[in-house]
Amino acid sequence: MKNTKEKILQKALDLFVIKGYSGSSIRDIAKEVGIRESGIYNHFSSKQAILEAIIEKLSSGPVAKVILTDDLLDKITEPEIFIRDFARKIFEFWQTENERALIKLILSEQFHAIGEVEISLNSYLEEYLNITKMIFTELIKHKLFKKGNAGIFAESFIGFLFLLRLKYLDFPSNKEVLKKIDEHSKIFWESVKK
Amino acid sequence: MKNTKEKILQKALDLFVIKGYSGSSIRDIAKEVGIRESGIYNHFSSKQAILEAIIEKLSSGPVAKVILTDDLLDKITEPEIFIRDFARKIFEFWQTENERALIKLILSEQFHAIGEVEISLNSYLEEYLNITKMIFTELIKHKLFKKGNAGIFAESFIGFLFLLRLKYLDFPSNKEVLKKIDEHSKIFWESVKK
DNA sequence: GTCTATAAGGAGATAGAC
DNA sequence: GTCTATCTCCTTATAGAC
Repeated sequence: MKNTKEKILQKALDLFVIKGYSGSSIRDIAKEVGIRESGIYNHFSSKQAILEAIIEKLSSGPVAKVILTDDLLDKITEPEIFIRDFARKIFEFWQTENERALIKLILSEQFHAIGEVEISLNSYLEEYLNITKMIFTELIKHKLFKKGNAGIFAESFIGFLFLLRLKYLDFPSNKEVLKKIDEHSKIFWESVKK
Repeated sequence: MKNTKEKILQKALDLFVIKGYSGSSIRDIAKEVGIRESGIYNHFSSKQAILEAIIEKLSSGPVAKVILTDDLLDKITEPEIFIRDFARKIFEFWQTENERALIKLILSEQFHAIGEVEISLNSYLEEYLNITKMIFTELIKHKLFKKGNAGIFAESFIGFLFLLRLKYLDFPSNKEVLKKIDEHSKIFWESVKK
């Protein structure tokens, strides 16, 4: 087999999302991969170790690096354009297969204590809120936004975006969603412009 | 026992939220209730039947009746006050024990097919979005809001509110959250006022 | 309505052959 | 690295006594 370890992680993730962590057995995973239960233990020491490896793999590092690209930051002097493209960029990232699966896994398992594995929607959202707050703080400082609480602005902004993410979790990206993101960005702009 | 059936539902809900539906066994539930596994089957025909009864019990009927009280609707001619109190009222409702448990259950189990039981976050949110859209349509019609897409306005409004709900799901209501709701309502008002 | 006893199968995990 | 075989415990669910 080319890479059984990777295949285990992939099939396990699929199962965890569809049936939940507790609802998926080592036997299920092995069946999907095409090996026996005992074969799994050549790659992972336990079911929990598989979950840990999945979380590790999906938590791909600092989000800011992916979202805050140079060409996006270049637009920051035109804040109306900037926040529209910023919203698009975040949503586009959330739209990737990896990220959709991660969000589903977090939503499903956040309240369930699974050994020492910590799965927190708050931590996930906090990262986006912090990036957004940081940027909005700058925009306020440079008088491109009106004076106000950057943290609250960030929550309003991420709020509608995440609601859309939740609403369309099971549907592929389409024009309708993109149009909504633009409309929301415009409404948001109305409330923060000078 | 006073009402074993009720106690089963209560303890099962607690367990489903903490350990998930698949992660909770009939044995766990019976233990919490203080009877044997087989005793459960005098009240429910299966584990799934318990879940169905819980969903049935928690889905307490039309939300509009609870949220849209007369004293709230009286304020509709002062839209800035109205949306603040509307936001407070929704959040206050979400803050009840029942509703917090329901939201956690929906978040946890929405992706997992459990027999014929349908658990959908979209349906849950749609109810709030529809009520809000309906009200905002009226406000636009009576020129208390500026012209615009009432559906998009509703998503912006419910968006930040639900983000706050997610952020504070594990904490009791406090002044900080209430202050945030008021601030968000104010920002939202800035974007929809004429 | 709750109990004991038990069925029948699924769970996670290990030993040792190949 | 995968297999067969097996262990031990847990799972849902039922039968029948009290």
